[in-house]
Amino acid sequence: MASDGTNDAARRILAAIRALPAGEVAGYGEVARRAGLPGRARLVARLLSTVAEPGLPWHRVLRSDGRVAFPPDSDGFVEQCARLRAEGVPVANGRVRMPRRGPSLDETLWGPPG
DNA sequence: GCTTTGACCATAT
DNA sequence: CATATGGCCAAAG
Repeated sequence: MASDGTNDAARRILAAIRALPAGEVAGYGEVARRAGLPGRARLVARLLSTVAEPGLPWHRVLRSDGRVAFPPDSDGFVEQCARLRAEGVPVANGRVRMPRRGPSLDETLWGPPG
């Protein structure tokens, strides 16, 4: 069987996005990570941009910052925002509540004087 | 085969 | 919180 690495990777990414439960969101890097492709965040974006898989909850995929990956004046932006709200995801000004990344150990240990 | 582009990410200012 | 910079990878010209 001709298992193409790139094609196989795309398949895993799509599977990871499909595994996203309604009401939850994840960043491109997060999706790539779950797909077993750490550091391929851009690949996930390209996949959604080039390939439009039907039934794929692409609207649950956001940036790491929790912001929509589309420009505020793009149709995709409005579309994603509306879909997220329809699933119970509070979207404000194109931003979604995302858990902050843990602070650096240096900041945690040497940051606050103690 | 090099250059450009892209629904990105992390860090620093 | 916004902007700027460097890095990363893969597809198209």
